[in-house]
Amino acid sequence: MAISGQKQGISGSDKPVQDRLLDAAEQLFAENGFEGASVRDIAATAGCNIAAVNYYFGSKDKLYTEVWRRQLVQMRDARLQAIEQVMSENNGKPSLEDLLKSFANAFIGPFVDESRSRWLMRLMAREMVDQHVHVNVFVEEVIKPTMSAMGGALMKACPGLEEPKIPLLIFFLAGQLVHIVHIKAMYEQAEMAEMPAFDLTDAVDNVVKFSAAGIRSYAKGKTE
Amino acid sequence: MAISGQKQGISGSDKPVQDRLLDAAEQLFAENGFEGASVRDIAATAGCNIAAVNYYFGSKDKLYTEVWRRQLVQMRDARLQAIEQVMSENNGKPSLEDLLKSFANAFIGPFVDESRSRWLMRLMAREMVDQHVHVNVFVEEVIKPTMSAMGGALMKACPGLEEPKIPLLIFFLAGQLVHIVHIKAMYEQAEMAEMPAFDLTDAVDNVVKFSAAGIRSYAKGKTE
DNA sequence: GTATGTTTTAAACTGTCGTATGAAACATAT
DNA sequence: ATATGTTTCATACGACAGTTTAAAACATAC
Repeated sequence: MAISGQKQGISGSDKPVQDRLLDAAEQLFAENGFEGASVRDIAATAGCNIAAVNYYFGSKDKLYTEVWRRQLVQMRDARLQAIEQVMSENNGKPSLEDLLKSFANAFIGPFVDESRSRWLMRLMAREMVDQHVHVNVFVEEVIKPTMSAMGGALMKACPGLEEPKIPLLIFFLAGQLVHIVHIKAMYEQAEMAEMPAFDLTDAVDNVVKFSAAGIRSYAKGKTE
Repeated sequence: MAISGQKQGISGSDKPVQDRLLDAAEQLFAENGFEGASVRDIAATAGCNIAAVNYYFGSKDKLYTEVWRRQLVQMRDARLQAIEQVMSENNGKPSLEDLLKSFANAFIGPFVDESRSRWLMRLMAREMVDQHVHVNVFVEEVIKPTMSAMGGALMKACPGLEEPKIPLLIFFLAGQLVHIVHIKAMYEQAEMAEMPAFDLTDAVDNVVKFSAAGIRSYAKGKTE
């Protein structure tokens, strides 16, 4: 028997077929959606036969789910690590701005670098709507852990916060971040004569400033 | 020749075929996405023959575009009217909270009532990603007018605002509103044992409070 | 009535989709 | 070499998509 060949070379071209399929699928699902990305295209992009998808993953649906599982744990870990780091760097009590900035950058990170995760946003937005993966996976794997960690950090960074409001406040923050990524994508696709170029870094800074003020308005002892 | 029959009765069942097709398409596109809604289903729901879609609209794509045109003008008008009304009701200088609340309700309005526009959010979210309609239509027909009107109103309601930041501030507001609609949809689909029910009205109130504080932090003369 | 233009219909056409199959190619162990 | 298990391959299958077509049904004008 051949448990797993693993000849795994240096470049990305001779990775195992499963990985090549996952990479290709991630890109094509994001570019064209679930229905829009055909198994034939995916296999061609991965440089293997059509049947490989069913051979290794059983079906197109299962492949899609697997693509998502990779993304989810990656997103969650990036966020959790960012929170953990800014907390430890500031002896457990960072400024509200530092915490927000760190979280925002971790949140947006996957969407900015051109190399491989440029598709992720579209993949996410599609999934938000198409719901091939059950929502509970998303909630359990990403939202809950993020909420928990960020909520705790917020309490430290901004004492006196009305605790029951915290989830909502994080939703507001996340909503702004998701939106500016959308807006940026829109700017890039539209032929904008008048509207100025959209600077993501600057936008993130302003989200931080904006949200810090918003969050502080929910703190009882408003003196910092 | 028969320019247009227009036998148009009372109920919704004997409307012209074009309208029936648009109604059916709006619902099915929203429910199942562009690829997910077949011309056969649309025609069946509209109660007419398959060929009617191509006969009246030329193609499935053109029908989809037409569905969107209806939605866009409706959304834009609702927002513009809400701004206009709150301005005139307060002699051209409403409180920041009143302005935000009015805008937020107009923004979210289409998503709350169960009757016919429950699908709109999904339709929107899909389009944000699928981009069948050219972005420019969206920008020109909705974003620009809304930005212009809301920006002017904000200047009145919150004197001393840093003018170049205003578009960004409106984006932040819109981002929060879009997000809480998404979250609510998620809550409804997930089997949430722990998380509490999501109250949209309450969430909107908090968006207003949160954003008012955020916006005021961008005003130079911070005294109201 | 006939003639003319419009709308509706059922059926067919063309293409692509996800999946299944069985043989070939390959690797490993005896 | 032979045998065994794994992976790749070309190809076929049935289903369903959007669109087209040509005839039927209908309305209106002369």
